[in-house]
Amino acid sequence: MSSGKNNLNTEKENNVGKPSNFIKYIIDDDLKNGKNESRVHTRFPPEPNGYLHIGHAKSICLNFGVARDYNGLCNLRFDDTNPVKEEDEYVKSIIEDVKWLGFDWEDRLYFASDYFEQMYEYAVELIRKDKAYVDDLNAEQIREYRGTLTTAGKESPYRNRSVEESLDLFARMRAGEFPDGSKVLRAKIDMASSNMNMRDPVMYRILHASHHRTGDAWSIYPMYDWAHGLEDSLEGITHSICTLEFEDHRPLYDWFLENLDGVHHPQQIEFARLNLTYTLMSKRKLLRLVNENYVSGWDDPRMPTLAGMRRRGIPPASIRDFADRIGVAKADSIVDRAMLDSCIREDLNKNAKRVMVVLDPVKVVITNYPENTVEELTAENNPEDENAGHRTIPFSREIYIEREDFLEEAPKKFFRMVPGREVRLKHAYYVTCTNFVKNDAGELTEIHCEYDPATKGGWSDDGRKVKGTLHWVSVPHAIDAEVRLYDHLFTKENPDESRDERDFTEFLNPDSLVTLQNCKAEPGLRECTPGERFQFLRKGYFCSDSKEFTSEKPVFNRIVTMRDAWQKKDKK
RNA sequence: UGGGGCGUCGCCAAGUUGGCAAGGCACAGGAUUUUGGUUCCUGCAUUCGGAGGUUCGAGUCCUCCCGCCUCAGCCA
Repeated sequence: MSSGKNNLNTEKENNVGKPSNFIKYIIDDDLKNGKNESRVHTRFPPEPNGYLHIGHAKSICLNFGVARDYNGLCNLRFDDTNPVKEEDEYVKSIIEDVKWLGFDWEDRLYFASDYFEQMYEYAVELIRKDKAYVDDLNAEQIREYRGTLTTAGKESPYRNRSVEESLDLFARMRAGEFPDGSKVLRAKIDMASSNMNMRDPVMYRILHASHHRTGDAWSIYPMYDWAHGLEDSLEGITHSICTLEFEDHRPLYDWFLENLDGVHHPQQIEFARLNLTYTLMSKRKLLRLVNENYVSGWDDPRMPTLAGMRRRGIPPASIRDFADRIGVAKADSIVDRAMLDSCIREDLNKNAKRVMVVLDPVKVVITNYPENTVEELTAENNPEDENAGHRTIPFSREIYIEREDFLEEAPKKFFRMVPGREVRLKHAYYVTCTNFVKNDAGELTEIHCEYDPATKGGWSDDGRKVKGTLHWVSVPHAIDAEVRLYDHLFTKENPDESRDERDFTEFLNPDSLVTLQNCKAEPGLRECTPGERFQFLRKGYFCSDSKEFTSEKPVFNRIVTMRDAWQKKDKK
């Protein structure tokens, strides 16, 4: 695998002529008008309260991609304004994930908590301008006073207290004089606004909680709406890209920045978040999958988390490619998982070394092959990459082939092993089945074949038609491996859709993980490193498990199957 | 029922002075192939949520209607 940086450069060059999106039109326009001194500066602002998933990857690729395309900058900023939900463990995993995806924020790693003091001063400025006030209403009362979607709210009885009093109260809130929930600082806007966000939104709440970075220095913490625009402003962000549900917050984002003196005012732009078929993106539901042990953890290879996808073996470049292909727009959508799979296959077809592994083995004896003889055959590592080189694999009188590659009686289009029919053993010889053995239960236990010594390497010049080619592993040389076959986590395209009252866990796919213990792999695989990706010839793309693989006990994860025209036909 | 958004092929998605519907995925045929893989051809929206209107000409402009998403945390 090549480094992320090189991939990025290649992508940049290929970017010429790529489809545009509405955000780029906005930026082009701003640049044309000389807005922001012609700078482009974005940011990816995760809250460190959970693991990143492929939906975040879309946002990361968008923000860093826009910066790259316009020779701008993109910051990584943790939006850590809520101490009770955030943990340091998450900042570590997020940093790891963004790096793994291939992006670099250089020295621009920021934390909202670094701006707490500045934010406090800005809040004081608003109070002085009589645009914010301390409210003594409790949470329930505030909700009642807020009104509903169709009816206006009422003003708090504390709304018109003096600037001096609010100033004093706010300072004492900070000093920790009041219990949690007893007071808040609110912006003084319009309790009758048709936009609920403008009905005197809360700017600060009292929280006697220890923060992962500021410890116990603060007993008040800023709310998202107040904090986010300030963070963007302080960092000189030009385009603050977020998801659709913040569209209603934009007037408030703008209001705060307009009512502060001499601050930089970034432009908020909203786009539709990613949804993918057969999986979920909600943090809350993913957390349930982990907590209720439906999966083995945040990095379970079936999870849409970046940690899970990394463990599964999905190349980061294929995720970037995916992000480019799905585009950016404002329409709600749910992308077909097949689109991601296609990106993964395209990458792996080019980059994954081919090896032979028999997942469901049955023994074949080549009756006319000499006993106690081993031949070292040459095999190319990747027909799509000349530089991948060749390797040598042992061949002997007894080999394993895939159980499903043999049929006693063949249907019309089946061109694998059938009694009396000649097939090719990849890289080895042509063989013809002469006999087979079954046990009392009627299960196939052994196949007998004869080989043609003149076809070494798997080829003859006489124009013989050999339609079927099988993968195989030499019995005395085979190593045992555990292979985990992964499939969709859910059986339903949109498990989130709650048509009836059914819980999404009811749509969990019982076959999302099938573990095979008795797989036979070519001996070279013992030496592979954890996290290495391969194509198991004819079976799919696999990755040695980054946590559990050892040469004593090799474990492989299936990343994605091969495209399979035969199986497809079968289903019809 | 108030506000904000969105509706172009099965799924994404281009369409930016109104000028004759990109591309990808999926799907279907065919060719090549020591992976039923790859690659390569070919096909796949007389039509843009619907109805009217303006115009020589409309996915793009106007009007009305329909559908979907979203907002009433001291979460982000």
